Amino acid sequence: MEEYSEKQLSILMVAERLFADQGFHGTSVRDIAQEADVNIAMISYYFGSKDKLLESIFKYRMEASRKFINELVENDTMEPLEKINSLIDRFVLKILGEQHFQCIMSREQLNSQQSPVRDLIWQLKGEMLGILRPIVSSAQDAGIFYKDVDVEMLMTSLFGTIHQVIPAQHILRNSPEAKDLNDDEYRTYLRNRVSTHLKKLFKAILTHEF
Amino acid sequence: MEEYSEKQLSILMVAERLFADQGFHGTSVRDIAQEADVNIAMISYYFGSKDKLLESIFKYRMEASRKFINELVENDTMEPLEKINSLIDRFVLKILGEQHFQCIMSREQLNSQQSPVRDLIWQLKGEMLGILRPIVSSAQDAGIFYKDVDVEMLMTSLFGTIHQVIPAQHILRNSPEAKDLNDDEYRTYLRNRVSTHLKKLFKAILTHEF
DNA sequence: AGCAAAGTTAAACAAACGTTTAATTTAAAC
DNA sequence: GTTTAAATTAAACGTTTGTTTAACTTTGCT
Repeated sequence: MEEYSEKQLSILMVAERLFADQGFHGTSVRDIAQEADVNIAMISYYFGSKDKLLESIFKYRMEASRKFINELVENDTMEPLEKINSLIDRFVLKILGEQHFQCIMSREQLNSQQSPVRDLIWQLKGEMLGILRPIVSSAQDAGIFYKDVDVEMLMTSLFGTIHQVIPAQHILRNSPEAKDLNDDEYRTYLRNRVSTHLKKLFKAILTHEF
Repeated sequence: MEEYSEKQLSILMVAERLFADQGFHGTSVRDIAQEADVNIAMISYYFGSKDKLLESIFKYRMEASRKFINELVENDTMEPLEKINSLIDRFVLKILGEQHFQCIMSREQLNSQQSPVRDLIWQLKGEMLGILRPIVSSAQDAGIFYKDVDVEMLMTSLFGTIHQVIPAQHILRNSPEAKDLNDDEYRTYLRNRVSTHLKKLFKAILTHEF
């Protein structure tokens, strides 16, 4: 995997933020060059093209995501519900920590025509499902979890909820409970609120008797 | 509210589809004109500009959405959980029935700079919350629903799950259970699967004792 | 028929787009 | 110090963008 110089990283990060805020086609390479304080030509020089720049962002973040997923649950002494809770905590922490990239992912997965970027997204979701499913099924077999639960849909709710929280933050920020918090406090407040909700959701549907 | 001629409606629907598939900035007015089989100038002539065209799509769909929301639960003889289930059923039916528009909404709500379009989105979500919250609180007061549930986050999960299902369809379509269905059968299969999951989710978290 | 408004068209518009060029500066190697 | 490659720049490239123009056709009304 390639390593990036400080200048290249600066371009990547600026591009990530602008793509997240205004969309890929809504951001010009001139915008990126200006905010990153580099010459326009440097973008093509380093990354080849605007499309390849987006791909580079994905490769950069996806490598970390894949590593993250594979480290998600290695502790086998935990109870199934503890595993789920730990998974949710770390998942929320991760996604809310890279909101710009997640924003781009949300956008890109909506594109109808398939692209290398879209393939990467679904591949990652598949790997995530590969982590969650065995935890649930083994607990189901042991009679700890409720049998009749749609694991794929449950993971859809997991992704969907967090991805829905990201654009909702501008609203939540002004709610009476969060108004007086500073930025750092707000981040922990939000993280905790989302985590708590998701853990309840998972515990309820996984252990509830219908 | 304005009424549209057949030709204007054709432009609106084509634009909606293309904006959903390729994004607003990813779609040119020439693309729209060509697919709708009209002259490029007609778009400016009818709608003023490309931006106003997007706004027109939103006004067109949002009017229907607002009416839909206000009709969501009028039957007061239903049990709280029945109300919720009815709400979920109709909500899923509605959203999966206008996927192109929902796709655009998903995209637009991610934009950082505020716009008339973004304001409309959050206004609608607020109205939706205004329907859901009293149902839950009154049932909580009656001791039917579990007290300690975050209604806003629950609605976030509702929106998030369905919005996450939309781009996931290309994948789900090829799953072993759905592969042999025709398009109509698949639609009902999907609608049912999402509805069932969400009803379970809501029932579990609303009535579960922690 | 005659007239005014609405509808429709091909062509042109300037601006912005992503990318490339060619010249110049910086850095590294011998 | 000379040489070679990498980095950096301003300018220009050809497209494509959204929008407008001006001429033309159709429609509806009296």
